[in-house]
Amino acid sequence: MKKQIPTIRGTKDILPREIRKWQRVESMAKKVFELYGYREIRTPVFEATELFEKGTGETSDIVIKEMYTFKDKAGRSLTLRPEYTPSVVRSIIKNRLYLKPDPLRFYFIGPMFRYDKPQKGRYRQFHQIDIEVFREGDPAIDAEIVEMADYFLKKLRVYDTKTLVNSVGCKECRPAYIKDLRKKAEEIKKDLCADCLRKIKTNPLRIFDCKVKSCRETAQAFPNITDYLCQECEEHFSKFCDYLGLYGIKYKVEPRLVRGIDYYTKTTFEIISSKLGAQDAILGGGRYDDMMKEFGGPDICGTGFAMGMERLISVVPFEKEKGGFLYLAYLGEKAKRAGMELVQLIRREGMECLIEFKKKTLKSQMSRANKLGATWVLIIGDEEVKKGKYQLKNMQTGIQEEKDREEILDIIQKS
RNA sequence: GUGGGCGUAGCUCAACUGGUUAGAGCACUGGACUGUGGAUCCAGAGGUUGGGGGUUCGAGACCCCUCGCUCACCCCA
Repeated sequence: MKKQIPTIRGTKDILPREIRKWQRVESMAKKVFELYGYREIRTPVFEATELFEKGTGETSDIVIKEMYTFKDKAGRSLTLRPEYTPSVVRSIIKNRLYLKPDPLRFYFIGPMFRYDKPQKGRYRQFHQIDIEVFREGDPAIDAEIVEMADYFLKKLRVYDTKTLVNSVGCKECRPAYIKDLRKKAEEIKKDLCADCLRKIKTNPLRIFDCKVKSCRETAQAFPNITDYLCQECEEHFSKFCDYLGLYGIKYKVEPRLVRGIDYYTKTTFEIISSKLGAQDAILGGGRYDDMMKEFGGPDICGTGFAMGMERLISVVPFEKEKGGFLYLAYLGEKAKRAGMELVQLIRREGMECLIEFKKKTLKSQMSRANKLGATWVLIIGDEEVKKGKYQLKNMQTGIQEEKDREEILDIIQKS
């Protein structure tokens, strides 16, 4: 074999056998989300780098080291989107969607790019299904999107999941928490790495997920955000939990949930699967009340979640659905011409039909039809062409009968 | 980004402590069977052992580099 051109690290092909699963998941997503009033939106794969620096957050791992950033020929700094939320926010502002009567509920399916170290359930190009709702500040909507995710997973027969929830406060209550974190961190400064010493000033929350294990252990003693929530956040969180109960969703409060993205306010949540191993989050999301305003748009709150397609698909059970199809076997040039015409007709009737243009014995054509799982084989040779009647064989029963064109089309329509 | 494991035919895997021409099963192609699938038997094709360098009389195996996969940590979807 000649030197092969490899795929790029962290990317992969999705082959025809697998694509059925993707199509099923995607169509189910569309069906379910539209039931809840969501509509599809598509935004560009690349955006101005600034969008993610401001949106995703300058202190997030994603922005610091995981973005595919490059300059175009005009020298602009562009980035392949590492997540979707900032793009929708940008799109809403640009298109003034908040002035239209339509609900601000969107879903989106597409590839994302992060320069991470690849492993199972983590790729450099991966796919997400996102949903976002805007201008709904009531905790009921937070509960509703969790309920929608839960329903969607159940429709796909994914049952072994856990729902984790938390509140990360807002710009009212978080400063006091950050301040206390800084104080705590200063006290034990000598136990922290150089990187964390910097984080004390920039974003002490990031100490929780330092690469150095001893820092993380030290941080165990730090206070939890849940003890610092202002009255509004406290109330929002308890109502959120209450509504989850109303929907019959079981959940667990996880005080350290979702620290890696800067923009979350109040509600955060995650749905995990025990089948996934280390990368166990099927979906994650939460509320982000300040992003729109910070991008120069109106003061409109937002909430939503993102689902990892690769992870989801790996836990969705699939039965091999196979629709019937007909394989046309022919012998000789005349039969081939008759076969080509018949195949055209059969396809017009809506049945999948395969004729392969290789010099093959009848035996090998039959064998191939069998291997491909054909429901019917239509056999044409000189005899059949002369008579205008063809051999139609049912591969399941093995029964073969002589049929003319009309009879064949009739049978196909019925099956 | 840190640490462990692994790369041999399309797939799953063999090949002893370094020793002839790198094997098997499945899959593929053909035949036994002149126009009839699944079973059986026979044959064929398929490899620069991921790539590069080194040690050696001799490397699939040992050493170094590199690429990729994988698992854990961490992060996230």
